[in-house]
Amino acid sequence: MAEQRITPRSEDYAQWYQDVIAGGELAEAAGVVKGCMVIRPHGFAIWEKIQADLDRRFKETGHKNAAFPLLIPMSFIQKEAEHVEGFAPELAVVTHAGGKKLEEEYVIRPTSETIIGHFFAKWIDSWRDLPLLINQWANVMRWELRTRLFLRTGEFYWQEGHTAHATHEEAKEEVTRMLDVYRAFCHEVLAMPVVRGTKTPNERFAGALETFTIEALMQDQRALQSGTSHDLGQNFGKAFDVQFQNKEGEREYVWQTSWGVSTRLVGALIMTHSDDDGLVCPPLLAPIHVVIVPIWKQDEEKVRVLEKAREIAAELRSDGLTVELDDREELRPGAKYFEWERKGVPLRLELGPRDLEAGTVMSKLRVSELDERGRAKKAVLPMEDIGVTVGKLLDEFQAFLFARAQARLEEHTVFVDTWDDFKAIFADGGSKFVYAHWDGTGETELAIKAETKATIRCLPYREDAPARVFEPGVCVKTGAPSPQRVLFSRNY
RNA sequence: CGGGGUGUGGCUCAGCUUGGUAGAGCGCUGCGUUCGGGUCGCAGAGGUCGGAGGUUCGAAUCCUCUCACCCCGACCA
Repeated sequence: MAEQRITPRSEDYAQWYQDVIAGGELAEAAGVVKGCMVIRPHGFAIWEKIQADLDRRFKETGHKNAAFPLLIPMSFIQKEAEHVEGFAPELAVVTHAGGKKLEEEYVIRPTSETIIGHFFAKWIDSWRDLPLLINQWANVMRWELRTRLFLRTGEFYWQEGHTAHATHEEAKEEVTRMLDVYRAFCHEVLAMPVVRGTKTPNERFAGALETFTIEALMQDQRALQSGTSHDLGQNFGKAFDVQFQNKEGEREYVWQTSWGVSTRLVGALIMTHSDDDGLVCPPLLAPIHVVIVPIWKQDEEKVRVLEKAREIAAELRSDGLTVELDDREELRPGAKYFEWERKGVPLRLELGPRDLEAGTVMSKLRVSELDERGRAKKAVLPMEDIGVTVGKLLDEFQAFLFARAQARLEEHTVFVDTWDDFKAIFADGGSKFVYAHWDGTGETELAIKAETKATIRCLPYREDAPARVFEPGVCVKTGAPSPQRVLFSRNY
């Protein structure tokens, strides 16, 4: 497949995104409240698969689901100084209810640390109550100045984990454990490689001691922060008086964590794999795995073809696959091909009279090579053991998508040592994953951002970055000494 | 909040400079035809031209005001 076919029309990102997604199958801008989105059934099915997989992983790591209020008293938000400052500009506030002006205003939750802190204080008395490991699936609202469908919407769906621990050590283990859960999910299911790392103080969650992140590279080479995990220290414990008695009978503040991923992951999926023909969905997240398009001319052929097609569908379904048999009479096969490709169905099977004679079925993966005439290359599969063959194809496709994304990440990751080179990469809206030295000051970080729009995405994990990253050098902007390189990029 | 742009059938848009009472493609409905990469034909439904005011015999078109949305920037997951 030619490279330009898998590259979004990046000079007009919005147009491409709207064509493929908003005008497509997944979502549309709602317009009721600026930046809110309506997720169409096909898109929501993908989100449900994300939810189900993550939820299983959370439960395997000992977490329980719970639900907390949508409305948070303004005073709660104000209890943690940095938290107020960080979130105040983007709060939606409820001022009236029951026909009267409220004595105390409520905010629609932008995140739930405060109200969960309030309840943790009631629930936790003893070291025996710890650790307390809670997760919430919910929608939240942040009044962003600028929204982008899926990537930054006013209202979004997410999960937020909130845990309380007896020691800082244990809390820190939780923070990195859940970051690793996110990474595993992204690699195994989303087929999207990520770089783990820590945020600079400027980029840290409001109220956290340390923020860990997974950063992904989109096809237009901008970064997407795809999940975060925060070490909250005792900040919220102190703000909400969450204390417990330890084994020695002393009262201590708990050590808390929080971590979340959102419907932004659907955006990540789109921006990582999809092309100008529509959605490309890894089989593990595809609402429909296989579509069978039957082909016939005469009624007699139709009967035979459909019978065999139903047989194949049944066999594949018995293997746990979701199969759509598109027997609509009013559309020609070609029209059906385009429709299902746009929806991102990973595998298509075509079955016609010629196949019945030969005992074969024609197949095409969503992303395939082109033949000499510029048409999608198809493969002829034997009818026998079709379930096994299809299973193998889908596994290979899942692996292919990850490998392709991984190769792209490596291809667009560069080391930069001079300020001119650095500026050149980010000029005219350009971007890459850039490893460069930084003097460690917030002033330099902000100056770089002001001049190039590039931000420090993270200080990467050793395991997730080339060894050269961890050699000392001098800051690309100021020339001051730097112990290691950090990851720069433009981000969404 | 700054800078740009756009509002015309469900969608994408033309028409506006040079006023004469609204069009195309797609989609939708019906009938026939076709069916291995977006069939073709015929018939049909669907629009107070974002809103208000003004100029004029006459306004989608000119003028004033206003509203909404989009893009770029500032804020941010």
